[in-house]
Amino acid sequence: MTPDPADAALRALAEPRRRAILQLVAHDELAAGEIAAAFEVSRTAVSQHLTVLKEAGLLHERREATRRLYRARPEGLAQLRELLDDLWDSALDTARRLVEADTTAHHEETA
Amino acid sequence: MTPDPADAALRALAEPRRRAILQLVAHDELAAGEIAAAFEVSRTAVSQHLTVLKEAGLLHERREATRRLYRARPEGLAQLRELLDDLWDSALDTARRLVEADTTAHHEETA
DNA sequence: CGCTAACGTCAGCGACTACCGACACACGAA
DNA sequence: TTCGTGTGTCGGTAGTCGCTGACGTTAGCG
Repeated sequence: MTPDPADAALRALAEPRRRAILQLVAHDELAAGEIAAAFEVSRTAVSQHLTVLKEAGLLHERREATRRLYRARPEGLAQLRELLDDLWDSALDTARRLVEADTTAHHEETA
Repeated sequence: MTPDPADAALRALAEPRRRAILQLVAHDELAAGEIAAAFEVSRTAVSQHLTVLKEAGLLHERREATRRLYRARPEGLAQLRELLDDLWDSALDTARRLVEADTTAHHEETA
């Protein structure tokens, strides 16, 4: 098990095709075959992408007879939002602090 | 040029080492050598990571003599927050809608 | 039971990537 | 100018990843 749960999710989202799949199932619940039909790659490739997304916690799978219905999992996306928000907050604070320090330095120069 | 500006940023964040670097420069402005010293890989590897992060718009570079000072760029992270927020909203709406439809179906069954 | 449909899984291949050591370049001090 | 310091860049290598065709599996129908 990876100690960082966000790692798998970020690696999953790094792939453009997987982002497209996720957007597809964010609006509707779709079967594997329907998802595969939306792309020009083999059904195998799509199936593997679905596996990656599911293991990253970004997808919810529901079986209905031989079909497997997928939809995006909001909880999986939530943790990524947190990670980004924290990073963003820190970066913003640091940026502001540095700008202020620079301004102060200028004032001392001219003083 | 890639039509999707978030692609480079997401691919950059997919690498654990780059996330660690970003967290480092999110709190302080650091020189390339200082960043490299914080990890056990070669200075070369870190330099390449910095290039990737910079080209993804996640890093701000400032030159001071021979040194290059880096810090996280909030604007670069902001666009990723938007992308995630949109995905999250859609996924949440869809999830709620499906649950409601399921509940309604049960009511009709028992009606 | 045999047959079909809907999927996942496996083995292999080409492309990409994180890493390293060696080298090149820019800047400041003596 | 010569030397040392701080960094980016290049060539090469081992490992990873996305893709494909072939095969295995499960559920429903005749």
